[in-house]
Amino acid sequence: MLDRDRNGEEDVGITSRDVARLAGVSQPTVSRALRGDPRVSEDTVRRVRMAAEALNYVPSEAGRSLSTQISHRIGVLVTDLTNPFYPHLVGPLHDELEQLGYRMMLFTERSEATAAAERLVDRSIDGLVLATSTLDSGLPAELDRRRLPFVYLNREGTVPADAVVVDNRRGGELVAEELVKAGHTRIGAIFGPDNTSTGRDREIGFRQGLADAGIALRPAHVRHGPFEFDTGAQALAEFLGADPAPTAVFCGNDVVAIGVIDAARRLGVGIPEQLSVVGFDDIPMASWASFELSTVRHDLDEMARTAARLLVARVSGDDADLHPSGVDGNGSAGQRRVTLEPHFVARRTHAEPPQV
Amino acid sequence: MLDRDRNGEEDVGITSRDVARLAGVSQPTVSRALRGDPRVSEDTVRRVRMAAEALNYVPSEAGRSLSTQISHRIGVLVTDLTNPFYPHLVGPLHDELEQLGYRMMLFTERSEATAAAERLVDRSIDGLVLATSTLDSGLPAELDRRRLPFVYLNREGTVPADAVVVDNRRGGELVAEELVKAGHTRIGAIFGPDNTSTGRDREIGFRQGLADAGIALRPAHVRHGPFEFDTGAQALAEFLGADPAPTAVFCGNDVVAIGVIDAARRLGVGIPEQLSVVGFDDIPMASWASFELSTVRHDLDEMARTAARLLVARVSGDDADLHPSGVDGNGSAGQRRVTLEPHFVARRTHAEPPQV
DNA sequence: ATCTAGTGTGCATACGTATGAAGCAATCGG
DNA sequence: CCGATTGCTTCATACGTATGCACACTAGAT
Repeated sequence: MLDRDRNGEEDVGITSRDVARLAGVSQPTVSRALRGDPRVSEDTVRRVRMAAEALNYVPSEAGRSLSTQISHRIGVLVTDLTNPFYPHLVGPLHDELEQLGYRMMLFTERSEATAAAERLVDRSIDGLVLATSTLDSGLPAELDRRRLPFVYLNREGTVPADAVVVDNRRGGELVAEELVKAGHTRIGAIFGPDNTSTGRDREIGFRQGLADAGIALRPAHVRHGPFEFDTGAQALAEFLGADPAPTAVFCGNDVVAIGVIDAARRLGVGIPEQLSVVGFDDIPMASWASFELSTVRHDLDEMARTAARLLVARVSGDDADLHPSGVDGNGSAGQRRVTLEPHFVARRTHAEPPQV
Repeated sequence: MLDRDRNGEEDVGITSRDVARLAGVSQPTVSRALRGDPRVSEDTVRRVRMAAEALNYVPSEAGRSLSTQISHRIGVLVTDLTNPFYPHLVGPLHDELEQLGYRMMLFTERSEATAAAERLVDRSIDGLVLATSTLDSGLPAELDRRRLPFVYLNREGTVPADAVVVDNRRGGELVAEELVKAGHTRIGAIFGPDNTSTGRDREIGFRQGLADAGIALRPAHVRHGPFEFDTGAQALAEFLGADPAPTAVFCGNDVVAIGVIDAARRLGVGIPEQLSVVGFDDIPMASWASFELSTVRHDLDEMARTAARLLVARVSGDDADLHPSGVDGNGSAGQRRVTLEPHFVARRTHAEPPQV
């Protein structure tokens, strides 16, 4: 028996009316007193507080939501939780949202698009973080029509909205520069999906960076695929069959790169002696001794938290504290776009090309 | 301009009254028609459906929740999302809950215990999945007092409730048997926290299994710590300083084991030549070529999904479909307890002890 | 003593949906 | 031809909180 209620009664279904009765005031006064309305006298506040405490009163979120039309819930839409990348967005998102007084509802896009959209616009969330990839769906347009505020996180779409992204083109360039500097000429790439801004921009930047050095990607050394472990594992096998094989591979993100490294380990391919591998994101796993992945770092945690702040500011109509470091100077009433700077991180998966 | 509404009006704030007006019926009739109440005539249903479609009506979840006292939301409480273990619970949980018509709210226990508890019992969720470790907190008791149904997932607590767990003792025994069979006598262990049933039971089983072979764990070869990567990394360093050092280490779960392997790689310790390492859970990462971790497998996916089903059955008062394979025969009205069978999976991180 | 300003509380009602009960019309049996 | 039954719909209201407005009461000014 842990600390039971002294009188053995249950604290279930206690409403503000019960508190009001006990405190000898009206229900609205309870509401005001507990919400800190300055018009309520100190004495009354004290009585109400005591009554609420005695009854173990917790305001009903449903009642509050219906009355205020504010749910204090934010949805987060991701592609696939078991992909090692997403937790590093979802974790910080959760923490920042909680700190801002919002709860997090989690959705994955696996569900039928139409049915899922229904559930998103039933006013049970105040806003939505889009961290998913399939932005070519009609979802953003639908959200726009329903006036449900949303923010792009690590992605961008055609429908205008707040967005927090890395400078993916610059990141791609950085990798190209490093590989060229190391002396590679036969370079391959495993880009992300075409229908993601992330995949597309990294590709553009990478190709541009190579072009600046007079290098072109051979089609046989290029793959596209989802940002998954298996994408990397499979692409490596295919590259090894190419003649000539590439001496370096740029991967759409770290998860893909780790898929490559893992497959290389299985196939006995020495990294970086036989093949240089570079990722993108610098998730914690990239720095494990097992991988020591050279990659492009950006502040994932800050990116997620910024997205949360942008969205909450928009949802709450409070545009004051919208200026974390890195915000574009675009202070207009329109969309905000935060771009984080990428940095190359040299670890142990890239080196000079093998001497033939 | 994607498909705009033909008349340019917005579908925001449409209520059942608007639908009723357009369909020429009363608001309650709209509610009944859309919910499939058999008392509504076919003709009326058709008219209401058309009106709802024309207005792009989506019922307000807040209104529905308030009226029915059912939120169709289930909370999931985890310790830390960025721990590679949890996504493998949260992912399947989300999918199963969605399939059952429930939405998922995600909470982490990082927040202040008291404040967090408040948010859990404000009737904004119908039930809670406890996948977190600190069950010695007062939370389960508080949930009990508030009559908020919950289920233990991969954990058990003192407050009676539905639970889905692996047979952790048996799992610990299995590992002990394997290590003994391989010829190890100087065996170490990195157990989970004392205040988790998971950590405790695996320890009990492991010690029992060793005792059956007449082997005891030396205190210098034993560590306890959270189920995290760093726990394993740090413990390995300490074990290497012991004299004699253990020739095999059982880890509280795979994440810890991978921490050990990673640290071994950094320190140049050969696995399994110099040290055997065994984990627990068989998360997908364990089978990566980079680790090839010998471990104890159980069906994580099924475990999570079963927890979701148990909880939803209890929440919805529907105890019918409560019999997935593996359920204990305990068909009484009390708590249900599902125990999954563990199996040893031999990969490449365990072998005979090194010849001295 | 009367009027004004200010302070604190209660009243009425909104928010959107669901549901028991009552009403109404049509059909049926006697 | 009337009462009973059935089928469909509306009425009234509940759910729990928040808030505009009216009202009561106190204190200070004239």
